[in-house]
Amino acid sequence: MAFQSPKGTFDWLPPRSERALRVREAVSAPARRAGYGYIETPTFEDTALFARGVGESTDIVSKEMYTFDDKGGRSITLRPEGTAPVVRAVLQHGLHNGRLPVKLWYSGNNFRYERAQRGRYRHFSQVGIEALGADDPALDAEVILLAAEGYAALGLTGVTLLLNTLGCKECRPAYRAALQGFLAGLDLDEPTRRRAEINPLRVLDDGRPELQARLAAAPLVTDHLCETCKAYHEEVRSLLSALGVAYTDDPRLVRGLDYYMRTTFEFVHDRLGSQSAVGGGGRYDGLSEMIGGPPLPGVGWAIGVDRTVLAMEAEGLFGGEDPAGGVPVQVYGVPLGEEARRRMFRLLAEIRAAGLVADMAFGGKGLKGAMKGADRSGARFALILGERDLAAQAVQVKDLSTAEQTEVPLAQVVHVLKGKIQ
RNA sequence: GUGGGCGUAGCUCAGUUGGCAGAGCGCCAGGUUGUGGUCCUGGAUGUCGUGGGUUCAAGUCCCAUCGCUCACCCCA
Repeated sequence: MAFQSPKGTFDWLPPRSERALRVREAVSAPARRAGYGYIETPTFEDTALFARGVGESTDIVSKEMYTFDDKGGRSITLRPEGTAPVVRAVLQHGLHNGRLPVKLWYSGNNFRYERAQRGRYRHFSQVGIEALGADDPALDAEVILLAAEGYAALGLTGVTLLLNTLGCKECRPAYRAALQGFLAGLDLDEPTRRRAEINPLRVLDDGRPELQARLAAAPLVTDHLCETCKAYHEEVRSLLSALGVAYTDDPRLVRGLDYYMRTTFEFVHDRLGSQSAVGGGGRYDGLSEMIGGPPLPGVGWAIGVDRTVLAMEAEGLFGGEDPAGGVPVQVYGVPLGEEARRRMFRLLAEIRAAGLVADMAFGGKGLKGAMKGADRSGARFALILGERDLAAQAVQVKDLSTAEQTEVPLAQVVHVLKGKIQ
């Protein structure tokens, strides 16, 4: 084998690739119905955008970015996440100077240099939404609702919404100090100690059970919120409850990106191997300023397309797909000889123009091989066209499920097929 | 970055104490030169991941390396 996909990457192949398309479609549909416009940003950005936006202390920036110098000597990074680029684009084009909030959705690939395992690869696709320019708990609730609707539309029942707030720049410093004080009393390993200094909140997110046990008595954000944050969070919670969106309060949910404040949430699924998150997001009111823009509040999420497919597979939500992938073929052409092949090619275009899904035998197979192709295509009808039929200006229409075959004039075949297939 | 498991046909995998490279499925051809599926008959396909070592002899043992995979960590 000459080449294979780069380490830690994979290919989506038919028919399974249809599942990824279906997830993208279902997860973006609610946002489109809620006034979110589509945005595409470059697959790569100035490295500094992520370094400053996502945060130097995060794992993403400190060890997982695909960074290189381009031929002009610029430091470029393949995007590891979608929010910072969207905020950059909004600021660059002044979208925040118009009607607020700016509501956008996107769909694309992200890249992180990680050790691959089930549900975690060096490239992964996300669908995401961002709403900028409004500091309103109803917007947080809307954003969360749109994700929940997407999962529900796919039939997922094993997705749990974890909800938390991280406070704001008023109340977080006091909490941070309290937490740091607590962590200083623990005997921590070196990397964790360093994290406790730079971003102590992220220590709470550590997955190791032995550490979690020692964190049992750690101070929680929810006990240190200022009145504004407390009221904001209560409003988000009550709006979600009013909508019937089920959630679990998780005061230790922090998430790995530094720009989050106030509302954070994560959608988790319990059958993804060692991964759990299928989507997540939160409010990032300081991000715009971190990357040199004006104060601009924002809230959004990203849903992992690949992991959502895995979750659906774990729940057995797929089946009955077209074996070749794509839309199931309804009519299959079997031409005999060169002249018939030309005529069949034209006929195929007419059939497709009439709204039917049609394919034909390519590659000069004999009749037997072409019929085999018809069978494997899954088509209900085969159209057999040879010298004799051409002379009679007719085509043989064979119902492959009953083996019943009738001769139909060429001029009427599209009409007849439409009638049979409706 | 750390640790475990695994690399044999297109796919799933056997391969015994080291002794001729295998099966099922799939694919191709024929049975049927204008008719698919089922059936019957035949056929093709291998850098045994790669490189080195031990040995009369290595898919099998040893070393290295690459890849896959699972887990840690982190997250989508």
